[in-house]
Amino acid sequence: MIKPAPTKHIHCSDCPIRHRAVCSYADRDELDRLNAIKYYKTYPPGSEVVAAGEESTAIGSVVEGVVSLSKTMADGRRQMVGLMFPSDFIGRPNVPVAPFDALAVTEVTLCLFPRPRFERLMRDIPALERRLLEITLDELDAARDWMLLLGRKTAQEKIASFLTILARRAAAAGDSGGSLRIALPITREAIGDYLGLTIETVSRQMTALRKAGVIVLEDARNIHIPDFAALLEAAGEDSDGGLIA
Amino acid sequence: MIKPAPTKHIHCSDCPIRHRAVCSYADRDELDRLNAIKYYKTYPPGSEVVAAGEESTAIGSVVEGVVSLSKTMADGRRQMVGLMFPSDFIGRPNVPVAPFDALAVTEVTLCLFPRPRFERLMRDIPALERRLLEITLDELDAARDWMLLLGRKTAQEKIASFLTILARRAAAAGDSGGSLRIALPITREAIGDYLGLTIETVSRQMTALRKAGVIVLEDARNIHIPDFAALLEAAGEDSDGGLIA
DNA sequence: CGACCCTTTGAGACTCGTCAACAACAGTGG
DNA sequence: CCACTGTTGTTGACGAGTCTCAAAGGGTCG
Repeated sequence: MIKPAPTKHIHCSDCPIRHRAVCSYADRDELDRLNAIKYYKTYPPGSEVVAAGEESTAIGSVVEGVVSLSKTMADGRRQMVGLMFPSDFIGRPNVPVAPFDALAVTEVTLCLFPRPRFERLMRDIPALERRLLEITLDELDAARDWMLLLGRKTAQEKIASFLTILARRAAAAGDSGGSLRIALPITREAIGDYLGLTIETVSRQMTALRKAGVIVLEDARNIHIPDFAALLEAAGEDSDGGLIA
Repeated sequence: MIKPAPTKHIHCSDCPIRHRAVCSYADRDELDRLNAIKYYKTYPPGSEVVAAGEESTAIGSVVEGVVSLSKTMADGRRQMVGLMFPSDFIGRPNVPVAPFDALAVTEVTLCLFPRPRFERLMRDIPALERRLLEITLDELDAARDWMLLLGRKTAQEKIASFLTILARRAAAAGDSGGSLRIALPITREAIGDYLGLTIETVSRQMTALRKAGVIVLEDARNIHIPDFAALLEAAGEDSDGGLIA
């Protein structure tokens, strides 16, 4: 199901994330300057993109696939702190060391820029800085929703909320109607790390939602949602916002 | 203990947060332009700074005091999603509606800018955008640490982690030495909302830490820390980072 | 002094994590 | 073709940790 990675010779103007990524406010000239220093790189599923505490020499955007960011405690407890989809930006300008691990969840293609060159371009091109600020603020908003989930929601609400996020994403990507099919991009373990739960609890609450009729499991990785409103209800969220809110 | 609020006629160049806030990269001319549109406003403890879902007409920095940002679910469960100290920035440019409540925890002084004017200045002054990006990235990093805390730490580790944050802040503010005194800026209820705990659990774990000798309660709002390393240990954090890490 | 708020402490219930066994499936090699 | 092995997901039994409900202590302010 994973499409072949784009070659490294696509010009930025033909890039699938051209109008959403950090470059989206750049004009034609600026885009050419970015194009001159960018390169694509692909990672197989499960491989490490950045390791916590190590210097990374390049930063850039997710073009295809999903990347997880997670923190690990000394005794092995892990918490995912970010889940990056296409057009999200990985790496922090002017700070070469990341405080978390970044792992390729699926096969991943990144559009990378050598760090020092990108930092210099950022100084020259306010459009870059402006868009990166927006992206970062969006991420901060998402992180705050996530904090509510981690701190106050029950295991079942966590699962339902997680499915809601995926359903919205799937809906935005073209699927539609009150009835949806979701392909889970990640394993039960990763879902547990995302939600602050163990794999057993994830599994149990999925079957609980199944028995309640909120979801239908076609197999372990594919889920059918007959009634999105019921899922929202189970997530403990205000039901006013529709599928695309 | 709360100092009198500064008058609204202080010039930016004399502002206590001049070199840390969103304005800190502004040169003399730019600072004058900011100074021309800024105004100070003070809020009594417990008062509302911004309500979730309402349009706010001004955005700006915390000058003195502490502001909490929190989200509330339909059934009343609450989770704090941000705790803003002096030089932190409240409000999002180009997005007039906040997705959370902002409350004054102590008496608070804000340095506010009318939203449309500030947005126009941001376009003109890249130094503003640059600094706001840094501030936002710092907040995102803090939010991610917080997510690890909420998702994976035990109640006792949560309390200890919370105290280390305050201790670091106190140390940075001038106190020093291996032994520290912390004044808790917030009630047990607010601590519970911060950490995803009930007030009872907060209280119990505080006494547990006291009995373990990690902290000494002078009274309910003032805590003495004889050994910072022991506190870090209790927080489940790597002990390499010193008091100011 | 009384009223109120915040905090502490106790007892019991419930959620979720831990440990363990098992099923389904893919890949490997005989 | 069939064990053999490793990986992933499901289910069960049990216990620890945290929440809920309840009551009592200590401060502050009228």
